[in-house]
Amino acid sequence: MTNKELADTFTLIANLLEIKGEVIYKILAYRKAAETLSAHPRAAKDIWQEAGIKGLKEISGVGPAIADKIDELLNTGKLDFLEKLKAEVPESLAGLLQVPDLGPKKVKMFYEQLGVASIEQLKAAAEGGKLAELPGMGKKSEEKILVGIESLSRRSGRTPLGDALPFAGQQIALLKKVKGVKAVEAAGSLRRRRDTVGDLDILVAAEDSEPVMEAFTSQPLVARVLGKGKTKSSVEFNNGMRAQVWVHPPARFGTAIQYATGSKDHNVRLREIALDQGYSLSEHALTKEDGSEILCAKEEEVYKTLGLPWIPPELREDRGEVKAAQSGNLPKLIAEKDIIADLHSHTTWSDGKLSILEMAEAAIARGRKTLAITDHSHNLGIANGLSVERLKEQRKEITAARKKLGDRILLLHGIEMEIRADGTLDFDDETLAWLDIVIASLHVGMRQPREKNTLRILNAINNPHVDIIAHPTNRLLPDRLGSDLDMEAIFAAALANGTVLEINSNPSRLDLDDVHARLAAELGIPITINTDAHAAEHFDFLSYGVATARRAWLTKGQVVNTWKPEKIQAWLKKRG
DNA sequence: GCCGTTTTCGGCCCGACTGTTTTCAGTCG
Repeated sequence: MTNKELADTFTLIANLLEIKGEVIYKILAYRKAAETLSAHPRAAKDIWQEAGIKGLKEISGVGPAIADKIDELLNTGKLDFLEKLKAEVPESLAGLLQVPDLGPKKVKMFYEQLGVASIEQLKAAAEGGKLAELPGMGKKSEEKILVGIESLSRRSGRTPLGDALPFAGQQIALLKKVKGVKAVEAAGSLRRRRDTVGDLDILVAAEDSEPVMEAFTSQPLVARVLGKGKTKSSVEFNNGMRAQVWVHPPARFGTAIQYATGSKDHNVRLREIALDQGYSLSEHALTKEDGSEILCAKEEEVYKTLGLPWIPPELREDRGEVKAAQSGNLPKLIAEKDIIADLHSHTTWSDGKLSILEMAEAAIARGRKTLAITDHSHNLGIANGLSVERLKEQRKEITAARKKLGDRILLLHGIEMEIRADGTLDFDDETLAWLDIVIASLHVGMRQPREKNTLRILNAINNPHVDIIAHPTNRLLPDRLGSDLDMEAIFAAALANGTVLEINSNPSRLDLDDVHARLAAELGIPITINTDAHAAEHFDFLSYGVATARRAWLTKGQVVNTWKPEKIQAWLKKRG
């Protein structure tokens, strides 16, 4: 069982317990355990095999009860507790919680009063006017549920950062034009630069909220208004995305954006510190025990009042950042301007859109000092992968481009080489040694078992000519999960061989993800942040890769792409 | 159910909005 499967099991337990009416803190405990498990860099199964139940309890949010349940799940694949729970509360009821505006209390009531146990039955009951007759319900509530079912069918879960960020930019531009608005900023998971975003959270500083709410809710892109109040409004757009806008007076903007940025767990930590110091921290102010308020117009002031340095939003996941801030050990995070090399790009020789020279010019225009041309190898036929013969032809064009470019950029001739489904590599050692730089990656045969795919990657790492493993898990956001790999074995091999692991900046990939990149870098594995550009504008994907690196706590010194051309050449020469 | 250089027991998650209500319950973030 993977961490994801364990997490899903505990989320299901939490949902069923909530419908059953269990005390909220028990439910929160299961949710918390599910969250830590799904974001944990190590497989719970590996921890369990090494250190048993005792090892599982070391995981934050996992105590004796949940550790026992993980143990049972890993031993038998089943959980007696869950089976009994399902007998009390049908599993299908958990699915009803997906319907917006439908929570555990109503799900329970609909099931007990009307026998509603599925979305179809819910829809039929609402259309038949049965829901409105129940206590606490009315015509409007019934209508809301029908609308919720409809919107559920339209929504597609989380939105990749690469789609959410530009869309949020449009919304911010719109709100900035409203009269009286002093500042507009995105908050929430978007500001923390998570790889996917749920709803957009937008903070507006203004004394008068009414014109802001009016402009926000009445724009043509809005499919329906979910709520509209003085401090908060939320809408659903035609594209299925949802957004909410908060309006706070400029003098309170600091606490407001701190609150809305989250994460929830980071804010809990911060509120604990506030309480220790005699404050209560809310989105409105820091309030002393005598009721007097300290207002913060800037977010920095919130942290400063609590005796902390400002913490970059990308770190605010309750992964040790508050402790690091307290002890003065926050990392000096890498920034986009630190990146001066791109070691992964494609041209018309395989599936790219531009020539070698055009790609080099586009990279120079963006301040890059080194560019590796790494087209696909022949086993990836769909991308017009290169044979050895075409690779030799390509070298002539590289040489010609170098002459034209002079010392404006270091142009490396490389390859993105397929690791075939059987684990063998697409080129022999002689060809690989002849190239300046070799990236190895998987594109096909990803559904093979964990052991097989792990071995494929290990085989590439163990080849001394392979310099970089690109997008190791091959996930595609938002929906395709990466391959189930033994990342610990991969990290150990990479460390032993000096192989560099990639954070691919394409917003559909962001692979390695933040959690794995952090673990790899902590082990001492050098990281590379590449755009995998297939066109000029793809070089701008860099900001997404850097955001992922910042979420992984990476500093300039841990990233190969900050090196000057001479250092990159020396590194490649040493590798042979 | 988890957690603890204030506690092994008693805290944890609180405010905004909506709708159905006349003071509150449910949902959401």
